[in-house]
Amino acid sequence: MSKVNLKQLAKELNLSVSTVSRALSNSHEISQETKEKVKYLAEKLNYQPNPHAMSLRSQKTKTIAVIIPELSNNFFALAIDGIESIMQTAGYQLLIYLSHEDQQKEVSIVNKLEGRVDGVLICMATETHDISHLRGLKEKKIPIVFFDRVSNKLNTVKVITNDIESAYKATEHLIARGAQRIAYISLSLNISVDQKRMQGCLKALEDHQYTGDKKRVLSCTINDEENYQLIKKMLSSPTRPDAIFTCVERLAITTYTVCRDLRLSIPVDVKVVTFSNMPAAALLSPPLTTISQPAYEIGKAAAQAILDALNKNIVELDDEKIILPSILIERAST
Amino acid sequence: MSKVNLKQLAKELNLSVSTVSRALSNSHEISQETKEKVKYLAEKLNYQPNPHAMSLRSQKTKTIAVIIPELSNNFFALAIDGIESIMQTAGYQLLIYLSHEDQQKEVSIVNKLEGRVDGVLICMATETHDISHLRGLKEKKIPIVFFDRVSNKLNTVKVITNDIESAYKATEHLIARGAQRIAYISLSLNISVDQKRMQGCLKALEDHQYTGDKKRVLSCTINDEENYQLIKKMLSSPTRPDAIFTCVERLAITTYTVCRDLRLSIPVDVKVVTFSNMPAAALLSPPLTTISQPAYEIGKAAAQAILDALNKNIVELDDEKIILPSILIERAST
DNA sequence: CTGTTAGCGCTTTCAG
DNA sequence: CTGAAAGCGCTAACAG
Repeated sequence: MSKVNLKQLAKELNLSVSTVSRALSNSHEISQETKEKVKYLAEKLNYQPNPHAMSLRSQKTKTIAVIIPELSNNFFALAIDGIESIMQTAGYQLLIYLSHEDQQKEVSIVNKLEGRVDGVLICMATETHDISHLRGLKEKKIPIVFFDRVSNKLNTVKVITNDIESAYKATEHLIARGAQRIAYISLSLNISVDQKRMQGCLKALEDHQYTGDKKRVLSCTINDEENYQLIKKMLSSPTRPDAIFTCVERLAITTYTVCRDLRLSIPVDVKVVTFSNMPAAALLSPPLTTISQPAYEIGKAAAQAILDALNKNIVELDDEKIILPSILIERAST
Repeated sequence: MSKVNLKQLAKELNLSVSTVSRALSNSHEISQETKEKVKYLAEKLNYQPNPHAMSLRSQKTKTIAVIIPELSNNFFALAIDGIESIMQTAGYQLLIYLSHEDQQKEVSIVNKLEGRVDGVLICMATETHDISHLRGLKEKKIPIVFFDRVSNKLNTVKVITNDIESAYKATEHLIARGAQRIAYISLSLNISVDQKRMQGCLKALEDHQYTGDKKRVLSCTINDEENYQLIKKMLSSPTRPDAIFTCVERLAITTYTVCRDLRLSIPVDVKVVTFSNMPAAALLSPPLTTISQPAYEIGKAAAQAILDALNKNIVELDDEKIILPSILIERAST
């Protein structure tokens, strides 16, 4: 059973190709009778329109690109779940690209997108400074929506969480638990969310008169091994912090590992709080207080935004921030 | 800067479209000089061939479909990472589809694939019994490779792990730890991996004379709430098992939750072992002994298999099993 | 209401 | 070595 196309349907029905095409797209200038005959046969022969021919003709691909730094992080997995739930309903395909936190890769991915997708959802790579590749997309009239990690250099829809506030609250949580010296561990201050989280954290510290060595920032990288050493060094010092706020889950896990290796107990010696969407966070030893982002909803919101743009045929999206709240989940230690 | 195509290049160079096309595809019947001129201009104008036109013409899409049940499970995230690493290099795009463990959805996804992709990588949904949709793909000459969850009803390449052996060893691990009554918790015996894991577990029990109420099987579903009740009921009984082998991570987490709610301690009252690829498993309270699958390598192997088929233009893949070993990770309880 | 025709951007015979 | 022309499957302008 080779692929059935319009021509074959037309021959079978003694109609022209265009009539069949119109009948299937429910054109009002086709008789009810013909429509039914055509649709019946199409159904019977399991006719599936050739997506490439359609794209070539209509310049619409019914495909969306999703560009993320990595996949083995529950935040992104959940976000894609959310995106998929919207796109599946709308009949769009999802092309997934991983930048592996590499600007070079991100650029080459983006440059191959034209003609392939109708819109782009992106969470920028840590490394990305220059955004001219994204500007290029806008010039090519491909709508683009940022989520989580955004750039203010480009005016478009951005779906984010209330990171400053959440970080502020989480820091107050550490203070309330009696922390004396608090350290914020950053992944890369090139990331918008990292900046905001740090901002919220430091603001809380200042408001509570945590200054000097009561307030500290450790800059980590995307290299886990290096981070381990950095954190170990900090926690080996006699004036080590007794509370740590990590920007991302991965750094929290590294921190846990360091504490275990140094035989420091959590949360007695060190209190830890982090942004995280790990499914098993509740089972951690001891339970980790987390700021949980609504990843699924973020994905849905971003998908909906791009869909709206496509439906209304708006190529140039307004600069708009959709802010969804994160939730602080405190877990009593056993 | 609107999209530049062959026609424009040809005009600019005073050549015909076909010459330009041939020059770019390095045809041997084009002079070196012309080739260079063409390539230079193409580079300069950042010419990107229209993928849909190419697909329409050549019937090759340079795109692979990946169909998985869900994404928020580290196994699949890692597998896709592996697939992507191979496909990125080979210049293939990845179309991701989620079946949400629903046969209906899987079928409708598969039916829309013809003409859209060159090959399919699939991990079947729990629910899927009937595989005629996959047979259909084979008839349409689209190569298909199974990974993790496979069907023996279709002859093709299958990338799996040594589940029977791993489960056997993990069960012996429980026995060595002094377990008296061991229960295997299954997700769905319709899944190939579940069957094998159970088989390995039960074989070990038999070999060690665990019979009668020393050996038990609990059948769970994809509904977490329901599973919670089923496990709770089992663990509330006076003759409750003191060791549990769960088929998948999610059931292990549910088991942990039940134990916490019933105030049973792990691993004193109940020993737990599971297949899992959770990144933070080492930090669980208490540490969980896991059988870790080489998810990334599975993805790579599956991707490589489909790529080989496409390169050699083999449409009908031989029935072949690629078996990668899982690793039992024992963790001392603190 | 239906058919004819052109063309989306590309590759690939077939002719020079 | 290069060009002209056909056609992949589809939609849409134009013509009846």
